[in-house]
Amino acid sequence: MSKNPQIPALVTTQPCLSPVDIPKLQSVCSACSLRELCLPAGLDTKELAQVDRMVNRRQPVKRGDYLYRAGATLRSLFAIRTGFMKSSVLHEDGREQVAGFHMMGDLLGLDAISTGQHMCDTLALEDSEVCEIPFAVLEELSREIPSLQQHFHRIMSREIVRDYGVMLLLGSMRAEERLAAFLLNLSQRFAARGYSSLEFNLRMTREEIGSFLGLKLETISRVLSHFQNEGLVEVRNKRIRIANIDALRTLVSQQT
Amino acid sequence: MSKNPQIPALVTTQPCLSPVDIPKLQSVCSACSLRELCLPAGLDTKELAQVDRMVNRRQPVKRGDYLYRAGATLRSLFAIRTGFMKSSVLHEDGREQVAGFHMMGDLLGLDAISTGQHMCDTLALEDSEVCEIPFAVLEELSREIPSLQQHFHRIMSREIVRDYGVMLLLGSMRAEERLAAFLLNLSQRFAARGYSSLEFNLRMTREEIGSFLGLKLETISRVLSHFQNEGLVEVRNKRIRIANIDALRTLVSQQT
DNA sequence: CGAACCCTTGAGTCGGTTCAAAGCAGGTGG
DNA sequence: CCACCTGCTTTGAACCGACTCAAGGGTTCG
Repeated sequence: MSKNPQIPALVTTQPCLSPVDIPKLQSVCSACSLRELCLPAGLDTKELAQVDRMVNRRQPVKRGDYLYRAGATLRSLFAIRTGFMKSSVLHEDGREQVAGFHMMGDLLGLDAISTGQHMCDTLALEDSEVCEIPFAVLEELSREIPSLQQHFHRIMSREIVRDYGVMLLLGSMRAEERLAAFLLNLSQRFAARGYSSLEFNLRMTREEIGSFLGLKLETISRVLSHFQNEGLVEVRNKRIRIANIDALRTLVSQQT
Repeated sequence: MSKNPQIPALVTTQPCLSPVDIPKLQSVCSACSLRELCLPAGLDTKELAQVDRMVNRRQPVKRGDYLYRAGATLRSLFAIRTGFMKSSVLHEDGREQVAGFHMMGDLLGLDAISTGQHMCDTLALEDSEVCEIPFAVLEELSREIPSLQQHFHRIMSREIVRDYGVMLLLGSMRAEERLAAFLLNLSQRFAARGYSSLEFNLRMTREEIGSFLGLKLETISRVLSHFQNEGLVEVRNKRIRIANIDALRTLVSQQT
């Protein structure tokens, strides 16, 4: 993985492609399997067509490339079509905090609406494809289509709720609980996308998990080993199988 | 302070008052000193009048009362007119995590848009007044007034950015850094509202600060004493004076 | 004026970090 | 196709920052 931090953001440094400039691919929103997870959830056929016209589809982002960097001007939001990404905020002194991991259907860039500049780095952890949604057009369209407006608000609010959950995790859970909650969250998100909820690949390193959970990579490794010894999971490198999901759930809601 | 957790939410259990039912008070948005911090920032006179018609002003919330409880149906957002509040998320096992403290001009209830139900408890830490903004009307009006729409989006995004900052704090700062960052944040917010940035009252208890910062109340007390011994602050009960703001700033951006 | 709540401080403990070393996997170039 | 090399992971031992438990004093508000 080329993790050179000098690499400029792939997409935001280019001007936003105009929808008419690029050939339409078959994967329009109306035919997209992620539709009900993504921005156009709940729209009717005519509204979907309007959204289709707005979206620049299937922009590739290579593993190790940034979708955008902190400080870049907001032009578009991005929906992940395929792949896996992480967002992280940088402290002035260089410390990095992973703020979230993203997968298909997730809408990225919401942090940039506040100031018009992205406030975090978002990096592809595997080769990915994103749909680009010019933000100005989205605002315009959501004035015309109430159900689009409503769903966009819900998505922003959902991100706030997710953040509260992360605060709870970081502020009041112990290492084992944090990791259990993390695995259950991944499990549930894979399930919602039609993948196995009990066996999947961790796309991120132990260090990235640790950064997200406020722990060191050695702690992640130790707790995973411990879970394995207890028969809660089977770990083999990045591959993980949840062997006893109920025990994990008990761990999370356990009294300290 | 009556902290009886059985008390139902003050406002959300009542039906939303219709704007025509209540007499208009003088404190319309157009005359409100918080206008530029609050929802109607950047609107012109005519747009302000439209917003004025939507808002139910000056609903009192007594110290110790809940503005809303987790699980309550979303009817309205609330803007704090005067006072001070905290929001907290509850873990199933009873652990509480304070997710934020709110003061005049802050817009509350954004977490509830996601599911239509509030996801946290919000409680007044001192006698307060809020302006009630029926959410359905806000969505409608923000379709008509682009600059209102834009500003509402910015406010939601700003909350997401704030949350990322809290994650950074909880995930990668040590106790002293967390408390320094907390004090600087309060200082900056008071300054933005025209109050002293160097001397103010902590409206919350040490325990609530601790919950927010992922620390125990004893740690808060110890670190405050330590800051005082170092000449960074002067503490006398809830009253705090920042004696060396540069030293606090250095602390926050310090290499570990 | 009393009672409940809040705050401070000390001593001992512990969960997670730090530092260190070794093993492993996957990708690259010869 | 194999060997190397780099980055990732595991595990151990020692350490330390924050927690726990406990006691005492202070403040606030009904």
